[in-house]
Amino acid sequence: MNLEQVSPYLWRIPRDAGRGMRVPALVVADRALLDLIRRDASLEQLANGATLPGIVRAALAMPDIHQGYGLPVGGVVATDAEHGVVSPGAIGFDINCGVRLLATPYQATDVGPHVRPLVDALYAAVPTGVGATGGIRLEGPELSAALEGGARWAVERGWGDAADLDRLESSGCLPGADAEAVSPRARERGARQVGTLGSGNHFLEVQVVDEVYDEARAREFGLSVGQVTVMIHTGSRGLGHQVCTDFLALTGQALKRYGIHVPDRQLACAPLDSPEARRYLAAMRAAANFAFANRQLLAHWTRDVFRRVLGDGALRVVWDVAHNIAKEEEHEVDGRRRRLLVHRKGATRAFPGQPVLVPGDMGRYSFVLAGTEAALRETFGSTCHGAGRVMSRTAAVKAARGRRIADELAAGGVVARATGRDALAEEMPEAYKDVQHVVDVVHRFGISTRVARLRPIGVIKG
DNA sequence: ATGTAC
Repeated sequence: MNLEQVSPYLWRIPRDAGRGMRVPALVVADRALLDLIRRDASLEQLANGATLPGIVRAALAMPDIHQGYGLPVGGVVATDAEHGVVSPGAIGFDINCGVRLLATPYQATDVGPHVRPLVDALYAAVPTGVGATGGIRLEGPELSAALEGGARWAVERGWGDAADLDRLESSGCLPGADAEAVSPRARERGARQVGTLGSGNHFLEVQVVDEVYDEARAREFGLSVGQVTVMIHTGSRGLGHQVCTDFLALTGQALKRYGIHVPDRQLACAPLDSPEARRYLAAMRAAANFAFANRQLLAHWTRDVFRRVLGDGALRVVWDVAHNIAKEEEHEVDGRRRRLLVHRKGATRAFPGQPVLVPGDMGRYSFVLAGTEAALRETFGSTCHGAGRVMSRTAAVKAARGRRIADELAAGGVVARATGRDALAEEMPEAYKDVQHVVDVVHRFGISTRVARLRPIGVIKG
């Protein structure tokens, strides 16, 4: 792939009309990360993203980019809200996979002796693993209410406080969701999965703030060194997966009808003024709300567990972000305000001052950042979402053979429990890039700034 | 990510 260096942290794939690119592609990275990025097909996938009709300015990649389905994970594609398209593959299977951070009133020294009981109680309270059910069963109209109400639906039924909603991206409810657009099959898959963690990179972690980079911002977010936090990483489970599957098929069939050519069927899309696009967006928003409700329930049960194990201290929501979503937003492009549909697939919204939550791996760190004006100029108000893998799941399992990852984590001060036989091996720290490196790049490039670093002490996985 | 093959 032909790459030009634009600045120390920005690289360009020039527009190539021969391969159908309508705009160039831009990659935020340093040389070392770029070497890792070039090992998979993510840059070809990014160039494919630049062919989407109505794409504005450039197809963008964050430094944690890696190969995905259609568009790479870590990709940001903005299309014109009137003349552009929506592409389910540019959002991902796990619609509104995202992260919520809770701040506790406890210090590491308060929690230290209680980490094992805390992790055991969290593991008992939160259903984990692929296919996990047993949160709450939602029938007919009640499931529809959750799909259209998101976190607000959960709060109205007593799972959390109204004040939580002020601390969630989009207040935990995307308008324009329509439960009728979600297929019966997707509903069936979701009916018993609200209030479950799932598997893969999803986790619930007890952490300690081990470094603060920006005192003023940390204080504003309610974070200080030594404080215990809880991070919840999960999404829309089988329901969102089925919504993506359904609409990949539908948009795939519609390509010919609308005269759209994409270089990869996995980038199937539909014009924003088409019935297919309207229906997908209504279903995507419903799946996103399901994920917001899911994180609200897990936060509520986390509070129950902390109350039982540690006492009455209140757990406050710091923030909740979506990592896989498309949002209609207004941005300035070439000096003109334009309404765009911003697809973020493994990327975090980073509007000025907004908290950004970046999970790393379970042995090292996660980060809290703040969004910036530079992000609005450079990346449609977006930044990275995580570390990104360096090892495939199978490679990680192979590398972990004969080792006891739980013991290794314990030796590093992390109590871990997981459901799947290979869950800890697949997710072991060395299977991931160093999130600190990724965060350094977005900080130096300026699209978000470091606020605090969080070190895990307890983790539950699927 | 995912009832890891409807």
